[in-house]
Amino acid sequence: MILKSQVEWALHCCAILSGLPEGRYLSTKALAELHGLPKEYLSKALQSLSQAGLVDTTLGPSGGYRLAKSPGQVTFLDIVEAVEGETRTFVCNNIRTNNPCLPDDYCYSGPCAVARIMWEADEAWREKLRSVTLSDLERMLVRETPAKLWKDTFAWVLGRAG
Amino acid sequence: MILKSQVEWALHCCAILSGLPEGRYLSTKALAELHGLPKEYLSKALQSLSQAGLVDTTLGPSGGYRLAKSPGQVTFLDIVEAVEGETRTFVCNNIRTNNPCLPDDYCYSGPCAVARIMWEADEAWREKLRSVTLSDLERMLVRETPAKLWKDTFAWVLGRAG
DNA sequence: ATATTAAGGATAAATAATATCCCTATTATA
DNA sequence: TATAATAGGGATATTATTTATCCTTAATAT
Ligand code: SF4
Ligand code: SF4
Repeated sequence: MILKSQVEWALHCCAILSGLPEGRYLSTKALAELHGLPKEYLSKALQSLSQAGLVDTTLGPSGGYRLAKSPGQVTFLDIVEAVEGETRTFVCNNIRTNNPCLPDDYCYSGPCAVARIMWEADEAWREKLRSVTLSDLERMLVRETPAKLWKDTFAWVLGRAG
Repeated sequence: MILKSQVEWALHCCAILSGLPEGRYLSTKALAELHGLPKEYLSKALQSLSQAGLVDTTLGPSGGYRLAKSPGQVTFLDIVEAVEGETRTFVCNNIRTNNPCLPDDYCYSGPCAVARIMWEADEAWREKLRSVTLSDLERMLVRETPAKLWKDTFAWVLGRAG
């Protein structure tokens, strides 16, 4: 059970978009080059972000993506669910209904304890992701990235931002 | 990102094994019939439990599986990891190393903030699963299952246990 | 006009999950 | 002692999902 690599891509792209000055856009092409990713496929991840309303887009030369909200209002969960979907990791195939001792007329109401416990674990995972925003991430990245590299990277980005 | 259905199977099988009297074994065949599952494939899940040391097995007619520990000592996490593996849901493809601004001689030390946050969420998930044991599950199932069905099921099970 | 962009449909390739088949060694029991 | 039932495990097939590419369309800055 492994998340799509698009989740990692989307998180890194959002981290870059967070640092973009007001009103500027960054294209798929630039984001793909910066991260060494296949442009067309990265595009699908960015489209997911767009459909989820996390980014704004504009067309034409100098077009691309920018955050639709302030970094403090976008959580990891928003991004992960936009790309990965909102399905729970534990899906219930109702195998208890195959029990040969089950009366024909009996009908279970609601999920059993197994499902409820697994879903609580999923919720703990989501709760953690909900508690971290892009501005938290930016703060951490600034602290752990060498100052020169951070500066060079955003100079590179601004050179390509529309 | 969805767990293998074998996880659900293993949890339900362990719930049944929890209720088995001391020293009795239950075969793959019986567990497969009880849950309406493909016997050969369920067998793989049970082998995973066996390799993880969660169940004991014995061969021959009247052979099968029993818990290797008391129900209070087996957690959901033990079972989930036995079947699903211990890999984290977020895997790191080190895409930051593709940054064109990165000096050739630079070498990142340790995972970045993105990875650490995602792994903390994974850990919250595991922590929840670690906090629930098979005896907790049994208590919940007894409470929510009609008494007659529970009794009939274990009568059926004991009729097939070696 | 032209070049560049996001969006999205179609499709292919690679990987992982699901499932079946078959053989071996072990063991209870008839 | 012979027989039937069992777990373990290797090989392989089937199906679903993930990853990736290609191409068309409509919008837009220059
Ligand atoms: S987890 Fe519970 S609800 Fe889901 S199939 Fe198993 S028994 Fe039914
Ligand atoms: S998550 Fe962090 S450590 Fe993992 S690849 Fe992306 S940048 Fe590197």
